[in-house]
Amino acid sequence: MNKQRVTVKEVAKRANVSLGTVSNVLNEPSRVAKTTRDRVLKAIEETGFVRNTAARQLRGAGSKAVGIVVLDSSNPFFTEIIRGAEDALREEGYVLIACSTDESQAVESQYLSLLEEHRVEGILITPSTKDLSRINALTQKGLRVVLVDRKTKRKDICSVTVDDVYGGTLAVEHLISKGHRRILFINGPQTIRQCYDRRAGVLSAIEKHRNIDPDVTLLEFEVPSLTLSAGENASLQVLSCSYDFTAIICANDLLALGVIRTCSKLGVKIPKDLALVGYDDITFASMVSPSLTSVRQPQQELGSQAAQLLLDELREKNHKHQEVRFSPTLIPREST
Amino acid sequence: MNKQRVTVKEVAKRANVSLGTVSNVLNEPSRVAKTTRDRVLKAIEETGFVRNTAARQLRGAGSKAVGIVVLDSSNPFFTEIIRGAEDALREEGYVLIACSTDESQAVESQYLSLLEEHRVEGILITPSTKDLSRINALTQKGLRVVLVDRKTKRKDICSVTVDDVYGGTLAVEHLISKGHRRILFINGPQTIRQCYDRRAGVLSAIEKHRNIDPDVTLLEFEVPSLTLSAGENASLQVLSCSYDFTAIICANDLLALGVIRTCSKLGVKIPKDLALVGYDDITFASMVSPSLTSVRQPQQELGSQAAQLLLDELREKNHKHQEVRFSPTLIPREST
DNA sequence: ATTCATAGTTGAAACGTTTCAACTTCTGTG
DNA sequence: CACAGAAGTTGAAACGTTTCAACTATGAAT
Repeated sequence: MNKQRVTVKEVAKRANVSLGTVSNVLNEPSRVAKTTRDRVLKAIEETGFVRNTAARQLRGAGSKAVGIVVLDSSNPFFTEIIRGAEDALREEGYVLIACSTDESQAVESQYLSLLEEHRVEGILITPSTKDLSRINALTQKGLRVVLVDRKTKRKDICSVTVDDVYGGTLAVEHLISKGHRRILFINGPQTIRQCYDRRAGVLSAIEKHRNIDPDVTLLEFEVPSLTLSAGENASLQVLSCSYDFTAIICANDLLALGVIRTCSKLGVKIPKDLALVGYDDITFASMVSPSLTSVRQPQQELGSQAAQLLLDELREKNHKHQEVRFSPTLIPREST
Repeated sequence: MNKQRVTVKEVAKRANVSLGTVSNVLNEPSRVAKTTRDRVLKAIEETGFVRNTAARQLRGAGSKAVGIVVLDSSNPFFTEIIRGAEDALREEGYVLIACSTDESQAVESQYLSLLEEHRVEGILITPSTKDLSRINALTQKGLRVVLVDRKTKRKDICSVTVDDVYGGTLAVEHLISKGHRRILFINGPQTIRQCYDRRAGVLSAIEKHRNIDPDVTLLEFEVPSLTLSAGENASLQVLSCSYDFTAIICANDLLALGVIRTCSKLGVKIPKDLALVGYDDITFASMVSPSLTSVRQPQQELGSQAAQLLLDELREKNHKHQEVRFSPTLIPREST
């Protein structure tokens, strides 16, 4: 078992050339005469030489590594984003370091330090707090940062976001076009940015239509968390109180799945008795019965766009910082 | 914007000590007098010095990076594994590089090269082919490799796997204990190792019980892919042919979800008319109605154990290579 | 035959650490 | 007061690359 790593020096000796020539073959092949080049390539082949990124980096090349810091890499939303970024980066020979913070300040901080030590060329991040000071410190040091699913007023940082306000209006527009007038919105705590924005979209769309048709009304119900059981509880309360509505919009699909479960227990028929729109278009939205109409966010694209922005920032001297905003789309299914 | 990185030299100058002392503070603090140490730490603090992993690595320290190569990092099965590995590695100051191959040889090969260039200390991998020659080449070079969800006869490689055979018997045992005698097994192509193994477990359990009670019988149905629609089709065919069985085992949860959909359309009541067991215990197994009894694999643990094995291999001089095999567990729910 | 440009090649220096042998100070002992 | 040993500190060398000024060889033009 040969644990000795092959170096440029060895390749050079075997090919009877100097270090510099081997390096030239690797980096600027046109500078080297064809016969020499072939000899060197053969030597590389034979020795199994592999470039050492660390040494290159020390000499000024980039680390060819990028970090992605998210709340939870096993959460489907981030999973897709990571995948999108990974693919975009691989094409350029970059490698992606995955970091899950679980919203813990301490872990986020540890990861950012590790990434700094590794001298990653850039970081894609969904910050776990409102406070961007740690991130500012990084950009101060010249590290490139792209915010994912988070905006900032600073004009010197790129960001990619999804338009949650628009997503809210999409849901309302869809229901109204299906003839619904009295809509219930089951939302999570408004301290969550997404919930706040989606509600804003719902409200503005309702407002707009009420100007035309005064029958259009909105009921609201706030739940403490965006979970299946919260959806079950909410729909149970709301259906037994005989509120007056013909459709429900949920702030995410889990809530909507809870509503479906309650309805099937209570014998409420979807979509006949009640229409239902979810949000996120998780994989299983299409698999439940009835399948769930939902607002889809282009997650893979979010990730790949974030990576593209970062790459552009790394390459282009006169890179323009920008905020890329994606629009969600409504996927109509059986539940409406 | 100060893009100049701080080096040990600068810290040393500011603290009025030599390079060596700064290094000692970093690596062997007890060797340095307290007053000096404090002075150096203060200088580190003030300058915002961050160690350069690349330079350390060049001097012999490890790269403090590990790669994980899977078929698809956005597939929930791998997602959990990655997460498990990530956490275990972070605790030891390691960083995890995520690589999705989509079962492409070319991509796998590219990633392995990138990981080699980065001199990762080890690789966790679910090989995309039966052929382990590329991996052998890596271990030849002294790279540590741990196989994930894949066995090998070689005794010099660690692996973590789940006992799919046992999972198959678990499903059968559960149904038999619930009083079922005539069971249908909907399986995928046996070229997939998991399908092959699960079937072996099902067969042996059936065999065992038939020796006691000759009424115990197994029907089999093979579908081309492990998808929801394949499950729908299979159950449609099988239910309309009025085969004689009271329970179904599906080779994975997607198939089982398909069965549930068909049953709800045909008015077949689960579990009254028909019991159903899935495999994988995907998140939504607990969310559908009726909720799905399923065989769960300890994915996070798989990932963290793989990472632990790797770390042990990196640290312990006399590391024992081993194959760790996890047992799945059956999660009973409404569908049985 | 001489000069000049071009193409190809060389090897020392530099990148930011860690290591280690050598050095300096300090402390306590006889 | 001399000395040994311990405790603390130093700085050159090394890790594996890339860069670049300097060098050599090869023709082409005069």
